[in-house]
Amino acid sequence: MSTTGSSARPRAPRGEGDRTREEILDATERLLIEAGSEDAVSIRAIGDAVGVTPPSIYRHFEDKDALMLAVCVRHFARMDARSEAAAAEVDDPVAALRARGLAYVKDGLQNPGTYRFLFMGGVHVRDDFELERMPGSEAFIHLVDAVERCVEAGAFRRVDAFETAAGLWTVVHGVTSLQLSHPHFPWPEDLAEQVIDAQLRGLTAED
Amino acid sequence: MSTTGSSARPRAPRGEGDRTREEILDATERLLIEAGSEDAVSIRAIGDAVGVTPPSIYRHFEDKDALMLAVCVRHFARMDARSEAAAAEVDDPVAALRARGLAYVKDGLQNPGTYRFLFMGGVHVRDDFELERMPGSEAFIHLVDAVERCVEAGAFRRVDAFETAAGLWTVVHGVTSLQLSHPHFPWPEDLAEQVIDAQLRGLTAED
DNA sequence: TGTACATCAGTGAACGCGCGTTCACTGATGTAC
DNA sequence: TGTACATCAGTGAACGCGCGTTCACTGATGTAC
Repeated sequence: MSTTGSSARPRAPRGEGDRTREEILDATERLLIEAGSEDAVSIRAIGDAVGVTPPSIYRHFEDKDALMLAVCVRHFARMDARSEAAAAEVDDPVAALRARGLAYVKDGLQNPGTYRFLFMGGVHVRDDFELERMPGSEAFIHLVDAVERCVEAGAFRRVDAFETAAGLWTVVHGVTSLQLSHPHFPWPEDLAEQVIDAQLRGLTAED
Repeated sequence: MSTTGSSARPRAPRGEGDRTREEILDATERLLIEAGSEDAVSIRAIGDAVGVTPPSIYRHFEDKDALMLAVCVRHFARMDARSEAAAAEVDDPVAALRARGLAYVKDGLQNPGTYRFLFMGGVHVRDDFELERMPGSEAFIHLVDAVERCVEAGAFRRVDAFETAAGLWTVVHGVTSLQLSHPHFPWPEDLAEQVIDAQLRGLTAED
C-alpha cells in the first residue's frame, strides 16, 4: 500500500538530471517541514515523495549528509533573502533590525523541521570555525552590518557589533526554538515583539 | 572488547531494587552529558554502563520513554534547586533575576546532553498544557515569582509577570542552546552576561 | 535516412547494523512452618 | 534449628524493524557514422 508519490513520474531526459536533483531537495525540505524533525526524514521517504527508488538518490548526492547540507545551504540563502527584504522596507536602522528579527522568528516557525535541522540539531560544521566558509555566514554578516548601522547612527550604545549581533542571534533563536520544542506552553502571541523590543531597548543609547 | 562497566557488580538484595534504579538514572544522565545527545544513549549502552543486561532495565522502567521522563523530572528539580540557590544569595530582585539567568545558562552548558534532551528535542508533553503537571513547572513558577518581585519593587515597568518570565526563559534558552548547537562559532566569553543584561535593562523602569 | 553504440537516469534485491523490546529461564535470598 | 517454598533481580537468546548504503542490472535517449 505504499503510495509511490507522483507514481507516473517519467524518467528525466539526458542532460536534465539536475531537475531531479532539485525535486529531491524540494521533497526533502517539504518532508522536513511536515515531519518537524530530521529523524523522520529517511532516504526511503524522500525517494517515495519524489517518485524514485532510494538508490537513485545517490546518483545526485554522495550520501545523506551531502543532501542535508545542500538543503541547509539553500535554506540559509532563502532566510537571508527574506531578512534582507524585511529590513529593506524600513529606513530607521533600529526598526530595520527589529524587522529582521521578526522575519527570522516567523521564518523559523513556518519551517519547523528545517529550522530544527539547521539550528537545533547536531553539529554540521565540524572543523574550526571560519566565518566565510560557513553556510549561513552571509546572513550573519548582514546582521553584523545592521548592528553597525545602529551604532553609527548613534541609536545604540558603543557596543561591539560582532558580539552584539551574536547576542541578538541567540535572542531570536531562543524565541523561535523554544516555541518549536515546547508548542504546548501558553506562549504570549506577541512573544517575539516583546523579547526583541526589550533587547533593543537595552541596547539603546540613553538620551 | 565491550567493557562490561563495573563488571563484578553484585546482584541487589531483595528489597533494594531501587538502588539499581538510581544507578540506571545516574548512568543515563552521565551518558547524556558525555554523548551530548539522546540519540547516542541506547538501552544497551545504559545497561553496559550500569553493569547489567538490557532486559533488566525493563524491571525498573516500563520503557525507554519512562526512563527518559524520570531523568527529566530529576534534572528539572536539580536545575530549580540551583537557580533558587543562586538567587537566594542576592538581595536586589533584579540582580537575583540576573543570577538566576546566569545559573540557568551555566547549568545547561555543563550538562549538554541533558539540556538537549529536555529543551531541544522532541515534545515530551503531548497533551494540552497544564502548568501544574508539567515537569519543570515549579522552576518556571519560581521565575514568574522572581519577575513579580522586580515589578513590585518598582524596578521593572508594569509588565505582565507571566509573559515576561516566558520571554526571559526564551532568552536564556537561546544563549544556552545556540552555544550547544554551534560550538565552533566564536562566541564572546561574556555572551550570557551581555544578553541578559541588555534584556533586563530593556525591562527596567525609566527613572 | 538508417543503424550501432555509448551514455546515464533509474531499478530491484540485498547487505549489515543497532535499535527497543519480549520471552522463558536461573538462582540467590528472605520467609513460613 | 532445618527445610521447603515463594519471591524477584537479573540473564541469554532472539524477535522484527527501519535505517543508510551497495551492487549488478535495465532500458530509453542522444550521437556518430
